[in-house]
Amino acid sequence: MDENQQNLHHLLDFELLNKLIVGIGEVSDITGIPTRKIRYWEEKGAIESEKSGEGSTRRYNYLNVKKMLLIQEMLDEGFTLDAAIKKVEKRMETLNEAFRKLANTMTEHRE
DNA sequence: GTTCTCACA
DNA sequence: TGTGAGAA
Repeated sequence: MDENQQNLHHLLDFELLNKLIVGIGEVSDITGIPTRKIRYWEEKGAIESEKSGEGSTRRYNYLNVKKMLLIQEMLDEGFTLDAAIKKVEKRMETLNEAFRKLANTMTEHRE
């Protein structure tokens, strides 16, 4: 597989990741975080799930899942939930901004 | 399977 | 900071 093929492969992975939307049960299975705790965190403003239009079941994308895992790590390290929420929020904010800039430079330099 | 709420540790 | 139980 040459370099171009690898780049394409990674872009496809990213697309799939962006479209990956799962229910609370699956998130719980993947992360090991009980569904009860996920709802509790949501109640405390840690995460915002997209509620699927018709039904009322919560839907989570990979950023939500990532956020939960980060928060769980912070709690394990002794942070309070509120502190963990704020810290993770800030981390993901700067991360997303950096990648947004990176994406911009990539499109600017294309063609 | 999911939702909520109330009580409890 | 969570959990258990019950009900829809």
